[in-house]
Amino acid sequence: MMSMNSKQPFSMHPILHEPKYNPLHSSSEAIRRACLPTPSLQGNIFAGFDESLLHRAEALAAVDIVAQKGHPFKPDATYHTMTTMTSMTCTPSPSTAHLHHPSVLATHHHHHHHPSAHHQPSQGLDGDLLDHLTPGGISLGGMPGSDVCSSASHTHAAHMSAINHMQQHHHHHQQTMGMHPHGLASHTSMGGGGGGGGGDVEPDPRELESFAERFKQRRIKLGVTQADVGSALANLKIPGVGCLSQSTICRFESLTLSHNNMVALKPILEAWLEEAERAQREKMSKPEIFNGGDKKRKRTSIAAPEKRSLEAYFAVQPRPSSEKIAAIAEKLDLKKNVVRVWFCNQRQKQKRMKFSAAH
DNA sequence: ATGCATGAGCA
DNA sequence: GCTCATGCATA
Repeated sequence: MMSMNSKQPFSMHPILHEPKYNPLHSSSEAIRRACLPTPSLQGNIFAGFDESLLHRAEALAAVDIVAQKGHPFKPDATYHTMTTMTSMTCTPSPSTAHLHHPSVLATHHHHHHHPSAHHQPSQGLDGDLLDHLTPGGISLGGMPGSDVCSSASHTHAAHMSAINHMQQHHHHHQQTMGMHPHGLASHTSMGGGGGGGGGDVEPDPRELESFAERFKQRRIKLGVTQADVGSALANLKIPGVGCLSQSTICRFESLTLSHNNMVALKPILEAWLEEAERAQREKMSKPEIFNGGDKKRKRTSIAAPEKRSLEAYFAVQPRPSSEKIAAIAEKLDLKKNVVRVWFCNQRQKQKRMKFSAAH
């Protein structure tokens, strides 16, 4: 009883070595991905006047901060310890675990890429007006005071995950650039209505939503944590399915995954749920294993002022060029890669938000 | 619950 | 280099 906290279940399965696989990355973005405003010019947009834009964005951000923040400090913890990735266990806990195989869940795949973006806000105003505000007492500019970010390289290892591959490609790649909320998915349209239940593929947001809710409730009833679910998935032995992290389970329950991802994970979690409830009926043992720990990776923390600047830049250009990223990184005194990743994550976030907002 | 990060596959 | 799916580390 009791396992409401974090327990680290077992990690017994050796590694399922798979040769390779393909995670579903490329999934079907066609569905929702098409919503980019896509401005297509990325490299040069800024080229000429971008300085003003940058300054402007930064200034705007600065103004914002000045309003209430006075915190010149920015202890950035940019330190990445290299983790020794030697472990391959699949426990999602503090042990490094990564695992087995591949998989992708996507429904259809095809990437397309969008063209680029171009949207330049008209900024024909005075760029310098706001310019000076930036470096106020807040360390926004590249002023020192903050750390110098010296982190190093994060050599981390790898993680692969596993889920099953659903391979069903249909041929259709249309990428539309404007997203149309049409049936996401795919194909089989099953019955739609209310839940058909039987199906696996059901790209219906409403159904997913209710499933996620029911899932959480039943999971709690079983007394298992999100982390438990994640590692327990590996025990299901579903071809191609390995364990998942607490993060992913959490995101599934809170619907903070992409639609495709939700659709792909649903059948897996559904299978786990049934299995877990069945097992509980006949008393199952509880996993209580722990593992030793390795080195952990340090998470970079971007201070609020810098974050505000990044947001301002993002508003102007969500897809900055490499050069632009480097410039921004320099101004904010952050590592270029940190900035690049921030933009990537921001885009993912925004995409998600847009999608859910549309439904 | 989330922020920052890695990595596969593709353009 | 981007997108996507995921994860570790954290608040």
